Amino acid sequence: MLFSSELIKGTLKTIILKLLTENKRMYGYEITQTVKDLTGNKIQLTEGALYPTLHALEAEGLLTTKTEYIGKRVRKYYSLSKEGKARSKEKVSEFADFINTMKFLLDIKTKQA
Amino acid sequence: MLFSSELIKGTLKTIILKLLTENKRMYGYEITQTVKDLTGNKIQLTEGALYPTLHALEAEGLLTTKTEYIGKRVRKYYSLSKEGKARSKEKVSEFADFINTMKFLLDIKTKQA
DNA sequence: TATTAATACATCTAATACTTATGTATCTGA
DNA sequence: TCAGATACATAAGTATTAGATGTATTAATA
Repeated sequence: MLFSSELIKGTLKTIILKLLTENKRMYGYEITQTVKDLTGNKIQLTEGALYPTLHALEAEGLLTTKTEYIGKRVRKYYSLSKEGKARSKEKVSEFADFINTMKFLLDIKTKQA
Repeated sequence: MLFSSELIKGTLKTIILKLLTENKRMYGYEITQTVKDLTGNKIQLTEGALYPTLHALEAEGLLTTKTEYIGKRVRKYYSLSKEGKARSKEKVSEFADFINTMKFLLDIKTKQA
């Protein structure tokens, strides 16, 4: 990842949940590519981080899965469960709050969307 | 810490360096209190995290120390070295960039300072 | 048509950072 | 006088992630 990797720690779950809020269903590889594209290559999720996290979110009951075959190749789609949707909102909201706190603390001006 | 602790991971060095940019010299306990005050108790640094980090920054040559006695009580003041000043700017700038990237990715609107 | 790159899943080891717990000692205010 | 605040610090355990490695299919290209 282009950002010093420490920074991204703790944000992976939030990123995944948010993407699934907007996309109904996605598979692992698609998530890595989407994040890469949306961030101009600044965040490149590694598989070693992604798959264990997806499995963990599934185990927590936040994601449901559906495996499909594209030809002979397996593709595992992830979707938000009801709890996942709720949690996604919480996580994004918490992160927004965190950003505001850190901006104040570090006296940072950011571009407004 | 009030924020789910994952979020704060990776930001501790940046916070310390930034505070020392603005305060010339601070001691450990003072740093915890300042962060607590500035964030309205939302970020409470633990000593178990703080002291090892301060020692690490010193070992990296980013901080210099001066021990003083207030009565019989030891107080260890930390200041930025020349390299520390440079690194502080880098770290804050990197974090600002990270915030912008995450804001875009998570579609977050923040308050402008 | 052979080979490389991309797609797509996954696990494991090692490194790192942090939490929690523990320890020592001094000072202040009720 | 004694609890709470000030002030330092270490150690054990947990959790997260990077990086390496592995398998297999499909598409592009030389």
